[in-house]
Amino acid sequence: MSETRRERQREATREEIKATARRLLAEQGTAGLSIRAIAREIGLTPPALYRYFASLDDLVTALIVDVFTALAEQIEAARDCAGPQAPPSAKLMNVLRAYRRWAVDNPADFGLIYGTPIAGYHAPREITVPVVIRGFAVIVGLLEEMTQQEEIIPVPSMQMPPPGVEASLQAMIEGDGYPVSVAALYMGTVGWTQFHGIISLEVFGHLPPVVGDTNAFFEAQLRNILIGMGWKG
Amino acid sequence: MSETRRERQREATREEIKATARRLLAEQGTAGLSIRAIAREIGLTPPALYRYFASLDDLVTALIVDVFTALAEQIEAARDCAGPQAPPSAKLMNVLRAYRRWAVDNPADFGLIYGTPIAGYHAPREITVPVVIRGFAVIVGLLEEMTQQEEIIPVPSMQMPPPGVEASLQAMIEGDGYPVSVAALYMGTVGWTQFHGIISLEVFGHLPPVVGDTNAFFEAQLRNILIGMGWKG
DNA sequence: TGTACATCAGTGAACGCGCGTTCACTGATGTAC
DNA sequence: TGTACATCAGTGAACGCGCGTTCACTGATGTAC
Repeated sequence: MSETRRERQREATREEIKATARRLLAEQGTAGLSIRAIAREIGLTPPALYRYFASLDDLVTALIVDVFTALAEQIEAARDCAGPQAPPSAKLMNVLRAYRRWAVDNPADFGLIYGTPIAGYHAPREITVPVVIRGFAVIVGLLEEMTQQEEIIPVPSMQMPPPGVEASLQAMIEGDGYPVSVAALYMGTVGWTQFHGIISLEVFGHLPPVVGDTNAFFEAQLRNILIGMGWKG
Repeated sequence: MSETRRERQREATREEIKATARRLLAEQGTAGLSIRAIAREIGLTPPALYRYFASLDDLVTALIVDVFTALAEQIEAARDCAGPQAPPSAKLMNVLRAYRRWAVDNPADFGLIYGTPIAGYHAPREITVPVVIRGFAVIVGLLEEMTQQEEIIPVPSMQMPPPGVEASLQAMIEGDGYPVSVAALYMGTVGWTQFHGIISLEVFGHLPPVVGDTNAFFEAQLRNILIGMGWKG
């Protein structure tokens, strides 16, 4: 290949820019994320970064994709770490614990994807949606397996989402070619909102002063939420 | 009184500054919140604002207090709007609906208190805690009433928080002179995390594309969550 | 293998912008006798 | 009621800062013959 040397260098610099951006994000929050700060940190002049990203917004989009991908990888790793023949309930609990741990360990990354939207920035949906779904699909898939293996006997309210919601979930299944039942997708959505509440309150510092032992609180809710769906724990 | 005229004027300007700040916050997010922008909007020079707030951080703290107070007022109004002899369950559902509605209608205010922390700013706890508790106390109080009137027969997992959590809740009850049972406070905390998840995902725009009809979704979860605690709905 | 040319990473200066905060000041509003 | 004085809201200029983005450029890396 003729281009390897130059292209490899190019890719390496691109990665260095993103890594530096995430470090600055972690250290100083959204406000610390600037072309000039990144350039300064790397030892380049600011205009040089425009060889790699068309604008700051472009960089942010790339970061969001990276963050969702990293989260999805954590989730997939957690699903697989107990071995393929582990019961789906065990896999799911590992996945949810990994989700929380990742958020707590990477609060700035979590804030980037789930916190207050950055002023004036809106992520292009066509780029973010697929990468969001990757992690979510793991959770929904495990709920489906649990149902099939009768680890969950879904409670009636879970089998029957309200009509407006059911239509939207149905559309999602068809539109994105998502091979799951509406019931599993609904359970996944409900669980997502409940875990998100716990995790985001913990990450942003509101929960610890109330419950003290956040590990114990999380473990208790992990059981409660699954039981609420019909898990025969 | 000798000082009325001047003091009234002073108080009015203070309020105008805060109102303008909240308007800018709503229009442009956290980044739009600056001394100079507020001054420009009001028609004063920037240094004039230092007569009213010692610094930008001071202003932000005042805003946070105002926002929590406004939320608490909405909650109290919702509790009372069905009349004093309404069953506590009805009051609680009104309260939770009001909470959601307020958040959806005032996303910037919600983001200020529950979103990504502002870089470099940390709210002084001694100021914010009392005003946070005011709204939360209403919810816990209603759960307590529901239990006493046997509208809720708490499920076992709700009567028994994990040890580390129980100790923290107990300390809160004693430290802040909160006349409620640990069980009610635990139920309140669990419910808070679950509703917070739904509401924050809706406010920040992540939930609507998934569930479509967010009203229907919320109403369904309202019932699910209360039932999960042992409500005989 | 050597030379002419094209590509492109990175530079340095400059643009116009907004920010928080300080300081010495003016002039109106209130106070004391 | 009138005068001397104190208080204090608000001004205007200035401080030093960081920001995103543009532009014409240099010089190294790769390509074609």
